[in-house]
Amino acid sequence: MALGLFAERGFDETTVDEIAQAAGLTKRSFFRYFPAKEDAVFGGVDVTGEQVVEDIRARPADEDPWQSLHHVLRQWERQIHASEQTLASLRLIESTPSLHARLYQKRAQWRRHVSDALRDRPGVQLDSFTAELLTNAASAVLDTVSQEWLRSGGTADRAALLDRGFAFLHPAATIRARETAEPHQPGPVRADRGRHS
Amino acid sequence: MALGLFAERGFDETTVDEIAQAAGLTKRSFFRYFPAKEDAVFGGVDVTGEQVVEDIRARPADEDPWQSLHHVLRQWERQIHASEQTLASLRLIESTPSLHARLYQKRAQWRRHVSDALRDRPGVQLDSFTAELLTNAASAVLDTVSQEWLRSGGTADRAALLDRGFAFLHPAATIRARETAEPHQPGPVRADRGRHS
DNA sequence: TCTATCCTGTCACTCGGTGTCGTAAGTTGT
DNA sequence: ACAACTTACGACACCGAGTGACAGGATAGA
Repeated sequence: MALGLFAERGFDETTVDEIAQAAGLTKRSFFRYFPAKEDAVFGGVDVTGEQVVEDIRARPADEDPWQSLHHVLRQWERQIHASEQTLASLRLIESTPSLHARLYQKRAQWRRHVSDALRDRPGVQLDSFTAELLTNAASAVLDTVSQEWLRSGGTADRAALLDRGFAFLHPAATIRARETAEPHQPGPVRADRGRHS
Repeated sequence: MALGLFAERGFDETTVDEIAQAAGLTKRSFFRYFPAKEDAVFGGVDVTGEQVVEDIRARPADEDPWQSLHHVLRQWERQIHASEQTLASLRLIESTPSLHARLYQKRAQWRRHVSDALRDRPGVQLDSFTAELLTNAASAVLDTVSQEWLRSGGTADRAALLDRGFAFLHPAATIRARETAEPHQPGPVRADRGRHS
C-alpha cells in the first residue's frame, strides 16, 4: 500500500514512480487506476460519505432537516472512524496541504449531493439557499469535530462533539410549515421560504 | 493583466509562460512574484479578509461572538464586492477547481486567525472547540451566500443573504452572560426571496 | 485456432515549479 | 569618481505530475 511509503517519507517526498514500483506497476499504470496522486490516499477511505446521501433520502419526510443531518452523520461517524488505518490516513491528510485541498474538493461535491437530497425530499420544500446553508453548517460541524479530535490526539469522543456542535448550532426554525405539507400532491412548488424573525 | 488571458482562454488553458510573456517577464520571474500560478488571480482580491481579524479584535469584549462575526462580516461584504473586476475574479475562481481549492486553503488559514481572535478576547473565555465552531459556521454562511449570489448571476443582495444566514443559524446560547440588549442594526433583516431575476 | 478485447509497459511530451549562475542595472560609502 | 554591495532579471538545467500514442502479451469467446 502507498500509505506505508507516505507515512515514512511523507506525501510530497514520495514520487509516483516510487509508489508504482512498490506496487509492481509503472507510473503510467498508476494513473490508470488513480486520477491523481492524492487519490491513492483517499481510495480506501470513505471521506465523501456516499452512503450519507442515500440515508438522508431514506429519512422520514416530515423530519426536521437539521435533525436528519444530525442523525445520519452520527450514524456515519460510528461506521467510519474505527480502524487504525483510516485514522492514520486522516492524520496524513490533515498534515498535508495538497491532500487537504483534495479533501475539500470531495467535500464540496458531497455537499452538493447532500443539499440536493435535502431539497428533493417530499413534503416540505426547502429553497436552495436554506438547503445549502444547512448542508454547509453540518459540514462545518464535521470539520470542527475533526479539528478538535485531531487536537486531542484522537482521544476525543467524536460522537459527543458532533452532538454538541449540532445542538449548539441548531437553526432558529427550520421547518415551521408542517401544516402545509401535502405528501400526495406534488403540484407546483409552493416553497415556503425560510423567513425567520 | 493575467485576468484577461484567463477570461479568454480559461485558467487551465493558459500557461505560465504566456502570462509572463504578456507581462513582459520570464516564467522564472513570474514565480518570483507569485508563489503559484493560482496566486496571479488572488493577488488583487482580498479573499482572506485580513482586516476582518483586526476588526473582530476591536469589537467590544462583552459582545456575543456570533454577533461580532455577523457585524464584522457585513462590513466586510460592503467593502469588498463592489468592483466588476473582483466579480469576474470570483466567477473565475468558482468555475475553476484548482482555484477553488486554493481559495479554500486561504480560507482555512483565515479561519484559524479568526478563531484565535475570538478566543483571545478579554472577558468571557471561549474554548477552542466553540471558537472554531462559530468561525466555521460563519465561514459556511459566507460560502452559502456566495453560492446563492453566483446562482443569481450576481444580482442577489449579499448583505440580506448574510443577515438571513446569520439569523437562521443563530447559536442556541453563545454567551448567556449579557444583559445589555443593544439596539443592534436598524431595520429588520429582510428575507429576500433569494431568487434570481 | 483465430480473433477481439483488455491490461500493461515504453516512449515522448507538456506544464508547473525550483535551483543555480551570470550579468546589468542601481545604491551606498569614502 | 571608484569600489563594494545589493537588487532584479534572464538563461539554463532540472524535477515531478500527468497525458497521449503505440506496441505487445494475456485471455475469453467463437
